Amino acid sequence: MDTKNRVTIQKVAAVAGVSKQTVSRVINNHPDVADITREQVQKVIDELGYHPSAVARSLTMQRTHTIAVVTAGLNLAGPSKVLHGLALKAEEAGYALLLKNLPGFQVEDYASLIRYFNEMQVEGVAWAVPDTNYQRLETIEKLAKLPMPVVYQGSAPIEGALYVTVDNYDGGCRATQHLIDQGYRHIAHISGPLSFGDAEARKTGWHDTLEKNGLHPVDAHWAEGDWNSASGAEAISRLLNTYPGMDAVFAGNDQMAIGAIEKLHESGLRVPEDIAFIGYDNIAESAYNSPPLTTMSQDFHLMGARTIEVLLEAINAQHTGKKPNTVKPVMLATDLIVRRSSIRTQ
Amino acid sequence: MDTKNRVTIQKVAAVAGVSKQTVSRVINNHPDVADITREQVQKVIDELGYHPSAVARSLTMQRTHTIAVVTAGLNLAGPSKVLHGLALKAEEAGYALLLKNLPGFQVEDYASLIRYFNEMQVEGVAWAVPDTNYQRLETIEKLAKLPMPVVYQGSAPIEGALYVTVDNYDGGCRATQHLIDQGYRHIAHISGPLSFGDAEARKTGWHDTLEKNGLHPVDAHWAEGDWNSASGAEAISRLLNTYPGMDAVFAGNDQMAIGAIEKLHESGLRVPEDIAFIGYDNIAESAYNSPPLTTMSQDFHLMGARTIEVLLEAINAQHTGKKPNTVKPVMLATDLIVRRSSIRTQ
DNA sequence: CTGAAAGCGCTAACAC
DNA sequence: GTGTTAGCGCTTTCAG
Repeated sequence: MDTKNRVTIQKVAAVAGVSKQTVSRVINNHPDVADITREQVQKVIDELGYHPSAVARSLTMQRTHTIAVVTAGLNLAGPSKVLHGLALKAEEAGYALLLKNLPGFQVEDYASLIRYFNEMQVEGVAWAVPDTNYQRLETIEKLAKLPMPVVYQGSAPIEGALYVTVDNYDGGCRATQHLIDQGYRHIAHISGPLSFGDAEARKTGWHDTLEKNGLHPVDAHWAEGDWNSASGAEAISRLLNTYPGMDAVFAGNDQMAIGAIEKLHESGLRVPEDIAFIGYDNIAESAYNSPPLTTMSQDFHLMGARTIEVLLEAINAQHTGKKPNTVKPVMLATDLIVRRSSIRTQ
Repeated sequence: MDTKNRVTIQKVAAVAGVSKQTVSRVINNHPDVADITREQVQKVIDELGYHPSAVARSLTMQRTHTIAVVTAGLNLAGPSKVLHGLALKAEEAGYALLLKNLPGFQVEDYASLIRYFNEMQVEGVAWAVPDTNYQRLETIEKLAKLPMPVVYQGSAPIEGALYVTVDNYDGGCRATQHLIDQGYRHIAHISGPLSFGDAEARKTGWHDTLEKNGLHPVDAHWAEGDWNSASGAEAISRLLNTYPGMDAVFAGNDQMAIGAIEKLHESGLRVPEDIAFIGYDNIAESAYNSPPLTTMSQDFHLMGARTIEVLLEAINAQHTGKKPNTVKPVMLATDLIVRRSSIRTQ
């Protein structure tokens, strides 16, 4: 109701008949307060419903205990799960999270972001924007001048920056190898938008693994999607024309795999009997697809949590004056989850 | 790098040879500054890389331009889409978003939340926690003493509170009616956890609509799931025993529908030929299920955006001293999306 | 153990 | 047009 009449430390002091320092000592649990005084002050605090102002405190201490997290595409499964992990970990560490969700994946205005971080005096930045159009390097360059540490989540490892990422190239290799191990020899790929670093790395993994096994992929063997199921359906239609001999498909994510499989069913083709499938991400629905979808699993939640951990290390290093190079970046692995869609039936 | 040596308004003033008041006027675009002075000051600001401190400004102005958003289950599609809408709208309005993601759906500690809102001096609270165990009323009661407005997103309309919600009862009714209109007469229901207000309302819609049409649902005709695909599969297995005559199923969300359908396929049953299906939510995958899933669509993004709009109205009303009862709650509708899974095939 | 003074970085209100 | 004074709510010296 009454925003105007905020109860201040001064008011509490006056009512309790002590100085505001004493009140300050009570709310900060300082030892040097007589038990009786502490009790009395606490009573007044409760009665008046006093809450110390984080704003005033931040001004005095020059510490906000706040982290900015920059995201994009929260409507997608991956980014929102990462945020979930980020938020829980930040909470646990007693840091407040300032959320900045970009309207698109492309960063339009670095200047305004930089202004924002500086004005809000956040103590660190968690950059959880999927890397598109190789803008990651540009981002790092632009954000290098920030006075607070930045941790980059996702995409490729980056020289000289702090990151928490997952090995997409390795994931692409192992997904492809799995199909080869099952005996497939005509393996197509439906990639995500190649403007995404993730999509590009997975595709390169597919390409290199085929080459390594003496199978020679050509352009007719892959098609580009946009991560959504609809684009998977379109991509498989194109591949049926350009690569009629294919016996297996590695899709850049589960959604596209699911869309493609449904399309094949409509065309009277069976999975995995006619064409086998492996997806990527292990979304909840993939286990209940028809047929259940083999996929590469990555732990988004953990990625978020680790990102905060690394950021906190960097923040602490900065505030204690330690050399920041003790903080190490993190590279997580993916898990192969084998389900029916990739099993060789013969 | 140098957190210690923040450039302050005083430093800018000194370098530019003016008073800090003049600098303040420049950064706030006050008219009463000579053009030459303005230019000079601006030049110093750019050179020194000065950024005004939002913290100091908040303390002086007693305005933080910050909104707290409380969420739970960001790993799920619904809540994260709502957050996406919330974040974009808040950004647009120039408000910072402080994210508080609860570790579970059950609110354990109101006191700490209340303390948080008060200490951070947020100007409003967007409560985007799915309503479980009818705790919504308790929440409203607990948060009633907050000095800032609160808008409740989701679940049922609430007397005397500001909310932005969607009519789940109506959605449940229309989903069921659609199956009846298609000619089905033995309609089962797989509900979400009944501790969720949403799940309960949809189930009641199913129940009442059957009654209205002279069909009499009994306990053997429904099963409870937990929103996940796995629970949908389990639920349909139970229903096959308790309600062998069923010819259609209304599932409380798409995930459970997808899980149940896959289970039926494994059992050699066909959808919709043997058992028809309608889901709820219209998740992206539902259009690419086998068969494509009929569902009730709700616009999570819009819900988030509207929540911020209502909250901003309330905040403005409070700060301009207007009577807050000019702010009206919002009730959104759902859309029926008809796909193959519910089409009567004779 | 407790209090008084100074200051964090900024803006509002008034002088000049 | 521009500068001065006071104060937002808190913590950090330093006295006592």
